[in-house]
Amino acid sequence: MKSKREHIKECAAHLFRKKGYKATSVRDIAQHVGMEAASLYNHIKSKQQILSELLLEMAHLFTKGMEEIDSSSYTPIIKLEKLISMHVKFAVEHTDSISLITNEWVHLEGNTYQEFVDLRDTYERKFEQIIKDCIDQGYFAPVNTEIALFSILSTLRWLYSWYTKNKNMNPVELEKEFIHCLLDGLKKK
Amino acid sequence: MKSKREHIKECAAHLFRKKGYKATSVRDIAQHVGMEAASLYNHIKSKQQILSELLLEMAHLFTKGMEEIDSSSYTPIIKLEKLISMHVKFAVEHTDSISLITNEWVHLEGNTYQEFVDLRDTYERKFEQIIKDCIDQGYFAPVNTEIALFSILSTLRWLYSWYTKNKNMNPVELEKEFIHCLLDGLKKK
DNA sequence: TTCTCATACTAACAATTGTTAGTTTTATCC
DNA sequence: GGATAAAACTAACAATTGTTAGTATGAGAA
Repeated sequence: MKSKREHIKECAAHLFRKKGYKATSVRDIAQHVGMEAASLYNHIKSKQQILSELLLEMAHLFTKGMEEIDSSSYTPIIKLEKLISMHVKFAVEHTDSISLITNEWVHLEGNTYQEFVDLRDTYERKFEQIIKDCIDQGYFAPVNTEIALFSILSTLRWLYSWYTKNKNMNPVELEKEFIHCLLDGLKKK
Repeated sequence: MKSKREHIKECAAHLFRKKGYKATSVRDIAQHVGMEAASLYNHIKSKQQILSELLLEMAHLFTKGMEEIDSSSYTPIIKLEKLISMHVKFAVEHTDSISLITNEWVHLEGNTYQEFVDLRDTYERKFEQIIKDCIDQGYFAPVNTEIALFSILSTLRWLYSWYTKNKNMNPVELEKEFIHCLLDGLKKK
């Protein structure tokens, strides 16, 4: 059974995504939950707390996933495929919260802001290292790793928005196409 | 000589980018311009007007660029390269305004919202057609064009953020690497 | 100088914001 | 049934929001 607190967070995530954190009022959230604004405060500490929990939960999901994949003994190219697969999975399962990662983290305050940024930086650095490994071990051409990383990540970060428009698409099929597009490239060999 | 109105719009663009439209107050903008909030209204009609002008100007720039490239007689693959080149150019020249295209268009109101969305949709459809042409004429493998489009566009849309961190990079070099990354793919042939 | 007009200012407005205090309702357990 | 506690409510708060009205300032034209 879903707790009321959970329900509030889900409603908030949905609104934060649609209108942005700042444009979403506490009364907006309350209305969608089905109660008065003041009543929310029996379940949460502040509006800011909702945002920070949503964001840090997602950040930790990604961090955990990265650690599992990175510490495995797969080849770097299989690791990349598993990372892409993870992003597709999260985009499908947590469409609302995941959108906040791209857009709304700027509205985090205090320690939470730093914590989030640190988690993200660590994640990106590990991702980049895997790309470097692909080059070193001869799987990839010697591209600029920063640009390759950036190109892959920005595509993956916007997956959720694209998936929203194309819910009919099978996630497994989606994943295959993405891996192909991002790694093999478009041109004929 | 830059008009004061221009200066206000530039300051606003910068703040909208950093904190978001909703989180940027008119008093914020005024302070950065160097006047009182009320004085802004001698130059602009409303805060919303600033946003809509910034966004529509960029949208029309892209539309115009697309029309020129699309109506040319280049091969579709050269057209793609020219489009990428245009995105790089705009990201370098209009780093602030261009960021609003990705994030802040949701805060447009009334007609302007529709107008913006229509311009963007038309742009995307033309972009997709060029990718289709690449496939039809045998330059590209028969990938899912929607996914290819999405992958290219989300990378290009986030170019500005990446460029901000890497201002030292030569735009021409940047462009080459991007074209290579996006079209040729990462894997060795 | 004097008139004019663009542009700056101060002061205030109504609306909305996140949040708190205090009170009533609802459900649970003895 | 009566006690207890969680969770809803009403009402209000101080702060901030975009914007307007009315006024002062200062440069250029007459």
